[in-house]
Amino acid sequence: MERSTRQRTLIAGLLARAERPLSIAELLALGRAELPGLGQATVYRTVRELVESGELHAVEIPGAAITYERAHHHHHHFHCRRCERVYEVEGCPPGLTALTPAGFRLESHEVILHGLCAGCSA
Amino acid sequence: MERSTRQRTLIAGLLARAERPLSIAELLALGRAELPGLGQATVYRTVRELVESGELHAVEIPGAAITYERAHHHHHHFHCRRCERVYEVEGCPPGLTALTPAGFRLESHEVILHGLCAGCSA
DNA sequence: GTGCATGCAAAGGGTTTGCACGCGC
DNA sequence: GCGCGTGCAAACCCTTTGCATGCAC
Repeated sequence: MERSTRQRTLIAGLLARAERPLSIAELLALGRAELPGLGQATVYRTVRELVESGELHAVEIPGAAITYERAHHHHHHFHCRRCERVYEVEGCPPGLTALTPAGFRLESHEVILHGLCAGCSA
Repeated sequence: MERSTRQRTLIAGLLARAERPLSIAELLALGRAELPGLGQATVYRTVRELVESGELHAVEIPGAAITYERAHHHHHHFHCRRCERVYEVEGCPPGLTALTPAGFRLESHEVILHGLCAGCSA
């Protein structure tokens, strides 16, 4: 059974409200705004536990800091090379099974799109 | 103009011969076997320069160490969760443009497949 | 009262940087 | 002879860990 402390609730709440994935540093800064004295170890520990419990999902874009988002439906990401923002992308490309070599068992996949977002390509 | 020193040639050669992407630690170990006294800073510096010059490509699989491979044709990767090996996958899934939100400009993409390779699924 | 999450600070691992040496042209 | 790449070691993140405190039950 999970204990629900003030810090844990705060961190989970920050990510629930966030409109984009947040990094550890952002969580720490935002968290301290509401709970001064919040320790960084607590943020690291809490995030790790939430990831392991499946409540959070790590977003690891090569070249960008690792961020975390609430695990909800399956989706992918679009990374804007100009503003660096990460957008959620709905849906999956078809034909992934066709890429899988013979004899391999495909269990999951990730797709990362790179380019310019609407604002930055204008 | 690129200078071609012994160390640089050695590192590029190791990756040219490798049948799978290599990590910095592996490059250092393999390199020292042929050139004792090879410094790790040299490996880091050389790999970074080769990546920037486009000769190498970083393979960043979440949860695995970053490895490097020679940049050749466009391809994707299959990561076996049991033996941890990374395999090259030929071809791209169709329909990536359809995933891209309206107004966004898609420039490149990455696909990472996870599962079990032929050996590990047997 | 007891136990466990917390905060602080130190340790740890991987990567980068500073600098004097010395190889290669 | 000169310059730049190199090796060593220290510096630098970012993350984890140890431990004493104190809140929550």
